[in-house]
Amino acid sequence: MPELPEVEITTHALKPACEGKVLGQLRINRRDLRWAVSEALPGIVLGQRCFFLSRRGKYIIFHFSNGAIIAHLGMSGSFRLCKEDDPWRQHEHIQMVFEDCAVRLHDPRRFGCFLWAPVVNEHPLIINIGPEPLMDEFNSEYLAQKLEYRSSPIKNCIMDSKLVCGVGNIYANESLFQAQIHPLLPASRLKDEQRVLLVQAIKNILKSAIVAGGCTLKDFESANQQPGYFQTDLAVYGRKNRHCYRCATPLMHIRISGRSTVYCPSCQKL
DNA sequence: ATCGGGACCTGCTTGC
DNA sequence: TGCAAGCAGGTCCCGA
Repeated sequence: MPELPEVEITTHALKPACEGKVLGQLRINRRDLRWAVSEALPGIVLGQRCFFLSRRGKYIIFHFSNGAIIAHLGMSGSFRLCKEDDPWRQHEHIQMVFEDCAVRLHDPRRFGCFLWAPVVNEHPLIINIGPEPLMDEFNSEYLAQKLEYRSSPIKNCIMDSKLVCGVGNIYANESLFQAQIHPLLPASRLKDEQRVLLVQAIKNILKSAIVAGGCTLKDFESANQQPGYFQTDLAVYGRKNRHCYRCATPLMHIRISGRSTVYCPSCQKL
């Protein structure tokens, strides 16, 4: 479910409930997420004030005076704002109570994480992440330098979080379609103008998705239970065998490194 | 250094 | 209708 736009929207929705508030309760129903939630966490963070929230790639970071909680939603995670004593839904594993508001982590597949880091920027999950796609440092010159010797398909490269963070399968498919680049094209073979188009496409698609409130695939809704509308704007993802909006050719579906890939064989030539 | 595949999980859809 | 197989938005880790 969650890619960068969904994580951005979730972070934004959680801010009023958390920022400037003291964490009064931390209830952990299940520790066995992708990595075990530390038993020591309540002792470290209870009674601390959360100064602000930020996003890095697809990680949501709750900053406290003595460190930070790093949360990831994996494939199926979401946060929900509610009251402390609301009935528990299935797969709600963690609850933080900030003064008047509760924040619950819901994650059926448990691919997400909820970790403590004394210094966020030194944490192994954060330290090697590539540039944010919406920042100026992610540009065609940077891409040229990173792709020069890479033979793998361009789609794999733009989904590599060490190269650029936050671009997942849906938005990789969409960006390549918008830039009219075949997903299997070896990364080192992109021409200068293709790299320019690709960087523009990634930025455009992500910005549009944030404005639209993210993608409502399966069950995505933001922490305020608002659904997203970007899925109605998807040009290729989830549209295999349907007609290309640009040229009406039926869209092709292939699998690249195990990930579902949809493209237009006419607009995106190898 | 780079690459592809396996692994981690549950729930929904598809096909027999 | 029932069951099993296949598939899903992520990404770390391993061996090659």
